[in-house]
Amino acid sequence: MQHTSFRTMPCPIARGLDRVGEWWSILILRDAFAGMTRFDAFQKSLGIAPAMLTKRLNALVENGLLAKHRYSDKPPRDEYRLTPRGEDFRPVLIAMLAWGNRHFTPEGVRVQIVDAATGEAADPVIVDRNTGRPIAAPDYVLAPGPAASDAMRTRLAHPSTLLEQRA
Amino acid sequence: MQHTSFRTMPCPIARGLDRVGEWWSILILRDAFAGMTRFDAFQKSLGIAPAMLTKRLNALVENGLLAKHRYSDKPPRDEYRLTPRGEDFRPVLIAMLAWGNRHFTPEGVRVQIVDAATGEAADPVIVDRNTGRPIAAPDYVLAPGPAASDAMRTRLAHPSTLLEQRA
DNA sequence: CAGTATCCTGTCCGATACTG
DNA sequence: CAGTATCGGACAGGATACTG
Repeated sequence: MQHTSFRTMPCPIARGLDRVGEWWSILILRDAFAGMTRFDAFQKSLGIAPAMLTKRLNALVENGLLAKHRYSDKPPRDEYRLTPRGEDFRPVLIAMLAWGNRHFTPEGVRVQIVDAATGEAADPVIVDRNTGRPIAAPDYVLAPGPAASDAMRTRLAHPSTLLEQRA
Repeated sequence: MQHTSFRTMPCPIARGLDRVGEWWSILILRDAFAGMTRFDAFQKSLGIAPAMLTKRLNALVENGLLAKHRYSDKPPRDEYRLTPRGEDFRPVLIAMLAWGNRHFTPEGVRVQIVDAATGEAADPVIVDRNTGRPIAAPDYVLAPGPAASDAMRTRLAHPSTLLEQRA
C-alpha cells in the first residue's frame, strides 16, 4: 500500500486527512470556494492532467465534499458543487491561507480575505465560540472526548510517553 | 516530476501545502503539538517506517516548522521542537480536528479541544479579529492583496472565467 | 465542453535489517 | 534511543492523444 489508511484511526485529523490529503484535493476545494464548478475551469486553473482531475473530483464526490449536478441534458453535462460537508471545510482553508500569508509571501500578500461590506482585510483567528477567547496554548488543550477509548485517555494524559497510537 | 511544485504559485494555500502536503507531515505536527519531541515517540505513535520518518522530519526542519535541539552530547541526541512557524500552524490543525469531528466520527467524539481552566469542550470557530464576526460566506470573500498581479486581480474579480492560474 | 485511454516516471511509503 | 541502508510495490501525477 502506498500509505496506511487513516480512515479507521481514532484521530479526527487523520480521518479528515484521509479525505483531502492528496496534493490536488485542497487546491480543487479552494477553487470550488472561489466559485468554480466546471471541469474545464478546474483544469485550466490548476494545470492538472485531465485524468488526474477526474480522479480527484470523483474522490471528492465519493467522500461527500462535492456533488455532481446535471445542468444540461443534451449534451449531458455535470457541474461540481460543494456539499454542506464541503462548505464546512472552509475554516480549514481560511486557516491555511492565513498561515501561508504569514509565512510564505515575502513579496507581499497576493490573496486575502476581506470583509465584503467594508472591503477591509480580515485577520482570521480561531476562537472558542463559547468564550470568544482565541484557542491557543496553554488556555486550551487536547482532551479525550465521550467516545474515547481507555488507551486514548491514558495517551492524552501522558503525551510524552505515547506508545500505541493505533490502540 | 511527481507533482508540480506549489512553492512558486501566487496562492498562499498552495505555498503552505508545499510544506506540509505529504501524508505524514500533518500527523507529525499533530503529535508535536501533543508534546512529542523524540524520534522514537513519533515512530511508535505513527507506526511509520523509520526511514520515512527521518525524511518527513528533515523536511519539516528544512521548511522551518521544527527545529532540532541537542539535549545530550554523549551520546549525541536531538529532539524536535516546534518553531514559531510550526506553532503558528496550530489553527489549521484545530480547524481540521473540528471538521473531522463534525463529519467523520459516527461513534462519537474521541479527541477534542477543551478549555484548560474549566474542562469544558471548546467549539472552534474562525472569526475576524477586527470585527469578531465569523468568517463565512457571503460576509467575507477572497480578494486581491497589495502584492497581487493584474492577472490575479481579474481572476478574483471573475472567478467563473478563471483561465490562467499560473499567471 | 467534459471527459477517457495510454504510457511513463518519480517517489511516497512499507518492510526489514543493521549501527553507534 | 535515534537513526541509516536497502529493497520492492503501489500509485500520484505528467504528457499526449482521442471522443461524443
